[in-house]
Parts: sequence; C-alpha cells; structure tokens
Amino acid sequence: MSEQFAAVHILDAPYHADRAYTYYVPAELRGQIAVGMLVTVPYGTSNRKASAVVTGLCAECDLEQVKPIASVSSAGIILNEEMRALCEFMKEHTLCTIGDAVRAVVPAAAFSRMTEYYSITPREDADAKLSRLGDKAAFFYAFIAARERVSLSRLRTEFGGECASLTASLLRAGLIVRDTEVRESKNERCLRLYSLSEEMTDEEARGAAMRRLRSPVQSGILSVLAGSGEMREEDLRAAAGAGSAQISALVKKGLIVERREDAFRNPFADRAAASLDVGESPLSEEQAAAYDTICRLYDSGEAKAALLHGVTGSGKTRVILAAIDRALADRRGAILLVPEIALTPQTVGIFLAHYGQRVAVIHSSLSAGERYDAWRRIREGAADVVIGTRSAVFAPLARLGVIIIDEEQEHTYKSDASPKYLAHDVARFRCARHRALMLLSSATPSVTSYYKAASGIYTLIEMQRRYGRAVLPHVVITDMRGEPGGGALSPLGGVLREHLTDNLRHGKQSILFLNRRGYHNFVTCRTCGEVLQCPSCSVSLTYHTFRALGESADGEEQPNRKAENGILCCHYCGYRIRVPDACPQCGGTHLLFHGYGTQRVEDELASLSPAPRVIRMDMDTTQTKFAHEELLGRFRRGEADVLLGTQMVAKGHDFPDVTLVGVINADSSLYLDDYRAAERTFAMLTQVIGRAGRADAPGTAVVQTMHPTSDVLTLAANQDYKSFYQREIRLREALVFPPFCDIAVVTLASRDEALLASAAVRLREWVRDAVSGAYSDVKMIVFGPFDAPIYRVQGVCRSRLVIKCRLNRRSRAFLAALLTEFGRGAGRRLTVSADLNPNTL
DNA sequence: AGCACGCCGACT
DNA sequence: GTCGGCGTGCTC
Repeated sequence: MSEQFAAVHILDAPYHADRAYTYYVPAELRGQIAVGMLVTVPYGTSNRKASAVVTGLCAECDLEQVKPIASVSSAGIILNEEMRALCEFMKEHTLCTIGDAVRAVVPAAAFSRMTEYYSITPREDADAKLSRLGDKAAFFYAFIAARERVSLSRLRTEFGGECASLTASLLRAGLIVRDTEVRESKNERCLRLYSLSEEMTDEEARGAAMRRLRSPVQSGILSVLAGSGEMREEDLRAAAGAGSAQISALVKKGLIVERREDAFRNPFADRAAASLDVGESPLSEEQAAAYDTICRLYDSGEAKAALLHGVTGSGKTRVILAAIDRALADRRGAILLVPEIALTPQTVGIFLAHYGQRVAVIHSSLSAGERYDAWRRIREGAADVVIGTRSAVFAPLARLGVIIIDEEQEHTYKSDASPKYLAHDVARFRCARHRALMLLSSATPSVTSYYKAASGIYTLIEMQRRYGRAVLPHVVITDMRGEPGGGALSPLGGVLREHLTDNLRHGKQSILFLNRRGYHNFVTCRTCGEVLQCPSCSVSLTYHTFRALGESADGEEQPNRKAENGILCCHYCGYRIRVPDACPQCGGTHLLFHGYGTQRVEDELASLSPAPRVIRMDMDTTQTKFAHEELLGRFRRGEADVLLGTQMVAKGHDFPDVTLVGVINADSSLYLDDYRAAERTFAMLTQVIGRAGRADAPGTAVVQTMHPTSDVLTLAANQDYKSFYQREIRLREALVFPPFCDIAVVTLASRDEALLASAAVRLREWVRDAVSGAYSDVKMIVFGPFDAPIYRVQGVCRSRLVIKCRLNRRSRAFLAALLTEFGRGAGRRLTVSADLNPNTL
C-alpha cells in the first residue's frame, strides 16, 4: 500500500526547472506521505532544504540517484485534488511555476512556524450554551476564561487528547475563538510610527536636548515631530532628511518613542449588526425575473456562467443575496468577490448582517495568522459564505454553489504579481469542477465579458429599471479650453465653481473626483527646463504637501502651504525627498510647479467663498486602519460639504445629501495608450455621475473636459452602456484587440542596460526563428522588443515584447518555451516574465 | 535560486 | 605556472 517514491514540485524552483522530481520515502516516513502534502527535500548540488509539494506517488523508479524526503511540513495543510488541478491549470494558463500557484491557493502560514491561541468570546448566552455542552466543556471554558488567551500546547498538556474535540465543539458554539500567530516574516505589514517622548513635549526641555545633540539631523527630527505629532517612519525620514540610524539613535536616547502598528486585526469582527437588512425586502418584478434565470442556470446541474448587467441602483445586491441563499439552501457554499474590501464596507456590512457567523471575510490586509484561521474555518465548514478580494476565489469550500464577481470590470481582479491570474478564469475553473454558477455583476461590464454574454457564452441577465424613484442626474459637460489659461490656471472651471458655491449655499453636499493624487503633478527647472525625475525610475516626481499621519483632512491646518514644506514623491517606488533648493541638473533656483492633484484642488477649494469644509480621500489620507470608513462616515454625517478624492470616491457608497458631482478632468484617463482607456473612462464616469442625487433631490454632474464632443463622455452622461458597447466592440474588431485576440507581454528586465539590449536582440532572433520554424502554426503578430513605457523602475530597466495572438495550448507552449529558453540561458543578471492580458499596456 | 564546472586575465 | 573572475548549465 505505502509507496516507495514520491513525485514532487520544488516550490522555489525557477520556471525552467519547475517539473516533477522523484524522491524516495524513507522508512521513518513510510505511510505518512500523501499526495498534496508539503514536504522538505534536499535539493541541488548543495542539498539545501527546499519546500516541495507531493504531486504523485509510485512504487518504482528507474533513476540512478534518488534522494530521500527530509520531513513533512508540520502545518497539516494538504492540497486536495481540486487544488492540485487548479495549480496545474494556473501554471498552464498564467505561465507561473507550480510553487507560485501553491502559494496562491494555500495561506502563507502553511510554510511557517505558527502557534495557535484560544480565547473566549464574551456573550450573554454563554452559560446556557455551556450547560448543554456538559461539565467537561464548562471546565475547559473556565480554564481559558481565567486567562487572556491560552496556547494550544498549553491546553494539550492540561487536557491531553481531549482538547481537540473540546476546542472543536466550543468553536462551533461560538464560545471561543482561535487565533494563530505566525512567526514574523518579512511580508508581515508593520507600520512604524514615531512621536516625541513625554519629556520632549515640553518646549524648554526639548530646546535643551536639541542643544546637547551634536547631530543637526537629529535635532531636525525633534523639531519636525514637535510640529506635527505622530508620524510614519517614511514621512519623518522625508521631512527631516533623516535615515533610520538617526531615528533609532533618538529612540535609544529616549527622546522619541516608537510605536508599531501591525496589519489590521479583524476589521469587521464587531461591526456586523450596523447595516440595514437588504435581504429581507421583497424582490421587485425585474429582480425576481433575474433571480428566476439564475435559478434555472443553477438548477441545470451543470457549470454555468451569467452576466448580471444592471444599471446603477437597480438592486443587484438584492439578487446576489437571493442567489447565495439558493446555494446555501442546497448546503453548498458561496464566494462573493468584491474589488476592494476597504471601499465596500456597506456591501460587506449587508452580507455580515444577513449571514452572520457563517461569513468569512478575506482581504489583503489580513495578517498571516488571520488568513490561516479564515482558511481553516472555511475548509472545516464553519464558514460557507466567503466575501473577499481577488484571492478569496481560492477559498477552500468543500461544496461550492456559486461564485459571484461584483463590479466584474474592475482591474483589481487581475493579479499583476505571479501568479498573474484573472479571478474570472479561476472562478470558471472551480465552477466547472463543482458544477457551480459563476455570476458576474456590473453596471458597466468589461467589453470582453459583455461580448461573451452577447455571443451566448454567458447568459445575459439585464436589469434596466432603477429601484425606487431615483432619477438620472442632469449632466453638464463643460469645455475647459474656454477657461482662462486654457484651464491650466485653476482646476475648477467657472461652471463647476458656480455649482459648488450654489450647492454650498443650499447646504447640500458635493463630491469632486480627480484621478491624480498629490499637489502638483511635476516640477520643472525654469533655467534648464529639466523635469525633476526619480533617480531610479524614469518618471517625474510628484509634488506633495506634507501632512502628518492621523492629522485630519478637515481644513484645520493652514491652507497656504509653500514649496518649502513639500516633498517630491515617486509614485512607482515610493522615493521621497524634500523639494530641493536648486535644480539637481543645473543648479538653477527657480522651480516651476505644474498640473494639479487632489492636494492642489483642496487648497483651491479653500479660496471659494464661503469656503467649504472638505474631506480629501486618496491614497495619502487612507493609509491607516479604518480611514476609509471614518472619512466616509464623517461625510455621511454631514461633517463636510465636499468629498474630494481619487477613484475611491466613485465606489458604491450612498450619500442621500449629495446633489452635485464634479469630475475635474475627464480626459486624463481617456487618452492613455491602452486599448481599454475608453472602457475604463466610461465605467469611471458612469459610476461617479451615478453618485449625484440618488434619493428625491435631483442631482447635477459637472464634467470638465478638453474634448466635449467625445462619444465616451456623452454616452456616459446618458448612462448608455449598450451604445457605448456597440461603438467599442466595432473598434476592437477593426483593430484586432481583445476580445478578438489576446495580448501577451513578455518583459526582459535587468539593471544592466547593455546586457538588456543584447538580450532583446537575442529574443527578437529567437522569436523570428520560432515563428518561421517550430511554432509556424501559431498565428500571432509580434511587436518589439521595445523599451517599456516606463523604462526604469527602481533601477531596473525593462524591454518588452508585445504579442497579439489567440491564447490556446499551442500559443502557450510557445510562450512557455520562450520563458524556459531565456530563463535558463540568461543567468541572474536578467529576468524574463510573461503577463497574459495584463492590466496595463 | 544556488552551486559547480570551465575557460580567460593579473598575480607569485 | 596558479588564483579567481563570472558566463553556462543542472538540480531527482
């Protein structure tokens, strides 16, 4: 019965070495090794310890040299048949390694040491529940209750073999919770925050200390902190021009204190009850029809896919709840994917209120331990409704009934780190195995998904009526070319200004949308004309005014900030410097600030009369735990007149008092050199415009543009998705873009420019040979290699090959061969990677 | 990714 | 003559 040999895949093998290796099962592990287990094996000439996954077992092996498996990983995670098949699928479809795929389907904790802790959940019915579970459970519970939390090993020594069943029953009763601590690894997010120590808050004591300090940088840190309270490490370094050594020196001297804030802990743990229970309301006629179609597909007993296309406000969420209920009634689980948890607290709240304890919420900010706990809760069946971002598509539900992808066109569903999968593809694979339903949902579907629906691959379900009496806002498209300075002088044009002040006078709220954070876009030198660029990335630096963490965005601080207290940031690598006094190129002292971002608009708003109370919401103001919810909550409570922000203000929040929406610059995303520019702009505009006047008060949307006659703008103004789709699909067909082909981007990257250039030449030749030789049957159009649009990022130069082809077994084999060839030959000074249908071109 | 093997330039 | 640079190839 027990086999002698195991086929394994090494998890950290490079792509070209990612294949099955045979190891023998040593006597002491005989019978303990099963397919899907994680093991460690001696690998390579040095026999270094490598993690591997067992992919097969066999009795015979005809290799001369076979090494033994060293040990079984302790975490007890076993990849079931579905997960293994999914890993194979991902390797084939995204050109990743098995190891990359394994790391996506199992939580990171599977690879590290961890400790389990149990603690009690305080609840009123605890005594009643305990009496039903018996004396032993009650004693066990009391033991945990007497301490704050108890480790599993402690419980084992105290209660022996019984503790497994005891923890299980108490967990099920909801009397205790488990949390797992994973030994800190590098990917654990941990913010370091600094503030003055108690003594240093006294000005005189601080002055004395600063005179004693020899280092001007260190006294600089003190004065910066004195001015702005607690600050994040990066901000402090940028503002004081300090390094980490100088900061830690001050900590050691006791002059400043460090506080560490770890990644979110259970952000949704105790906020279930707050939301209105949408699930109880009856279905409207149109919703009922949609639900009937969904049930028909679901009951077919086959894997199906549908696209629920419903205009904003048609009540898609209500239908989604019904679909999940349908699956749960069959004792099958459901996965609901949302673009970004932090942006959809309302949606999450609705589902928590409706499904309570059986929900698991999964998102990128969970700690490794929390992620593992959620994973295990799902696998054990304690949670069967999973809500989460992209990675939640891997939730290990034993029985899966439906996977819903909400706002399916969102780019966050495509991963841009290996494995570079699209959640839709994983969902399709899983649904096929479970004979489940994949339900895509959106008011503005991606052109590709709608095309599949239009051609019958997905079932199209349309909902065109707005729920309740909500009406479309009145949309005004204003031509910024008529503004003074062609719109370059102020981000607020006359029309928008007028509407804003008018709205303000009537005590109504407004939302302003701008997809650029920061203050000015870039800085040039008046003397030499040079744009100030990031030293390690070939992009211009963005000017930001400085704001300490935790300081609110409600306009308390002085509005007239100058360049002197600003910093320049690279949005690609995070590089930050204070604005230099002179141009680094020529030494000229006159620097010019161009363009505008959210910060600049914020200052501009302050000059209106009366000046509105503004909440600014962008990546800079939403980095702390509940920043999103807090800012949105304050706006909803009417604590500000204007909500100003980037993409995140456009998402599905309902603000009944908002009657004006302003789009500062509708063009900025329209003329990017990406074939989806129109699609994205349309979706974004439709969403933002839909924010105005949802309840009884009619709303207005002001869209500022340099191209007032653009179809995309007028169609979005009318919320006319169908016409937009018709226009767009014709363009795609004529120009051969997805869905009429796929696009593969192969990237060569190196710090060494000359090496990169020669590799690019070799790549070109290899591809030329391949298309006229071994892969002449693969229809494709090859562009490049060319320098990447952003040539250098963090000091690494990139050259890319763009291939238009139909992805199928043959074209993927071609790409796999390319990766193998260049992965092996090139050595470590050069890397090759492929991204199929990437997010950005 | 590591590590060894192997073929050319600066040294004892 | 040898030591050591890193380009090239393999890992059960």
